[in-house]
Amino acid sequence: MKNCCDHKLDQTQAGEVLANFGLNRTKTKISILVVLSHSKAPLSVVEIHKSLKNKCDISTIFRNMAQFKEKNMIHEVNLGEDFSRFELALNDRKNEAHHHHVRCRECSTISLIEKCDLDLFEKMISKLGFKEMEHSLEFTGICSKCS
Amino acid sequence: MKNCCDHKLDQTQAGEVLANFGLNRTKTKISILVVLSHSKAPLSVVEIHKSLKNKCDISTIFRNMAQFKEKNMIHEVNLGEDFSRFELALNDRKNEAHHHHVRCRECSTISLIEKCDLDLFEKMISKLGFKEMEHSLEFTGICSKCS
DNA sequence: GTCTGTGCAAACGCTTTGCAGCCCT
DNA sequence: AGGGCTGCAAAGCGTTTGCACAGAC
Repeated sequence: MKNCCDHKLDQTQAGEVLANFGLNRTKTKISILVVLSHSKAPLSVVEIHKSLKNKCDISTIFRNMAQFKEKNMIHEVNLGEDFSRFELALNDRKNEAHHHHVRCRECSTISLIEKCDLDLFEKMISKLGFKEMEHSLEFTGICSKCS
Repeated sequence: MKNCCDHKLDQTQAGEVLANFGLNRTKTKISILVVLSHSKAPLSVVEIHKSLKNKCDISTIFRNMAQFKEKNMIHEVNLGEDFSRFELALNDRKNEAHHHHVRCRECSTISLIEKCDLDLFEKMISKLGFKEMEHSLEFTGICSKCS
């Protein structure tokens, strides 16, 4: 199962990504990108903070996530927990990145699902060994009043 | 577009529902059920609290929502906001209740979508006048390790 | 009368913000 | 040099919890 980014970035590559998106190459931003690019599943801010061994303040991570999101470098993912998760979205231009997740309600293990078709979903998920499945399909958009 | 419950409950009916699910007929529980049954869209705890004009403490509402959820009387809905919404799920047995939502990212207006099929979804949503659609389809379940 | 439900107040976890100093360009 | 970035501390918000009292059965 592929990583959402496909590339495990090293520090130099992370710096180039930042430059491409018009952001400064700070230590914290580089470290966050490296951590995200090595994760197979979306990470919470707390998880990123732990990965960085308290080398930076958690509020800085929140601020950087806001900047990354603004630049569409990451996706914010909500998996029914009481916090957000984030994953890199660097492949969005190629339209290769659209996917969804399965999370275990017991242990919170998260698996990726690459195909976006309901029939395929059901087959793939049962292959993954998940039971007692529940799903939520929610939309946001700009309504006629607001556009 | 139908209400998720179909029945607007009065106080007596709400009391009967509570009895059916083995819960006490307290003023607060009855009021919450009446408010939820009259709403076309899922409500947050804060919205319910406002509807009740501070006649009860907000922590009591949280506690009651937990009980209702335990009894599967309500669904907790996450629409990408930083709080949960709740809707009645009294028709679940008839399997008539499965549906999803569209929320406007500007004004938070929420519309219901009754059919659960991705092709139908796209047609229905464009008919509703929504633009710049984004969707999330997320699954939870019990993974092979945990079951 | 017993058990459950409630209001109040405090605490919790995640997230945001103000400020002073530091680092990137 | 100048503006963005950071750590720290405090506050914000939604939510949970402890306690003493009131209400349901």
